[in-house]
Amino acid sequence: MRYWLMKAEPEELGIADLAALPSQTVGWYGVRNYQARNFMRDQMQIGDRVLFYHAGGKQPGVAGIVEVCSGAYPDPTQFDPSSPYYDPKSKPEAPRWQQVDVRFLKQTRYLSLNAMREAPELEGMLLLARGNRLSITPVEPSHWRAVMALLGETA
DNA sequence: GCCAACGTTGGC
DNA sequence: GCCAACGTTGGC
Repeated sequence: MRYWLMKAEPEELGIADLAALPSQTVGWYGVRNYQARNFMRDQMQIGDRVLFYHAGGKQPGVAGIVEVCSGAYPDPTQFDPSSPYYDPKSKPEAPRWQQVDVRFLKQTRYLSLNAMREAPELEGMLLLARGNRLSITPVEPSHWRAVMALLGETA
C-alpha cells in the first residue's frame, strides 16, 4: 500500500462535501498534469491512503484522510464542452486524462501548511519542496506516520 | 491580486 | 530538439 497527498480546492470539493455525499465517494476529476496523471494510472492501487489537502484558501493544509477505491479510468470532464476541464484535443477513442475514485475515511484536525513546514520530521516531504505545484504527490511512509502523529491519529 | 516557479505549446 | 512565449498553480 502506498501513501499520497491530493490537493483539492475546498470551494469546489472540501472534505466536508465529500463526507456529505451519499456514497462518500467521488471521482477525482480535473487532473490536467501528466505527472499527476501518471501517478494515478501507474502507481495508485485500491486501498492506498491519501491525505486530503485543502489548497488555494487562506489557510492551506491537510483536512482529512481518504482512500483510493478504484483503478484509473477516463475522466469524463475532458469530453464535456461545458466543463472548465474540457480538453478539445482529447478524443474518446484515445483519452488523455484519467481519474481514480476516492472514498471518505475521516475528517481530521486541521493541519496547516505552516505547521507542516515547522515540523522537522516532515523535512523532505514533496509537498513542502520549493516550487512544488503537483496536485498529487507520493508521501513517504515515515512522513505519513509523522503526519498521523501531528493529527493525533493512531492509525 | 501579485508573482515565482513550473509546465506546455508551437515555430523554426 | 531548442527555446521563447504563454498559461497555470497556489502561497502569500
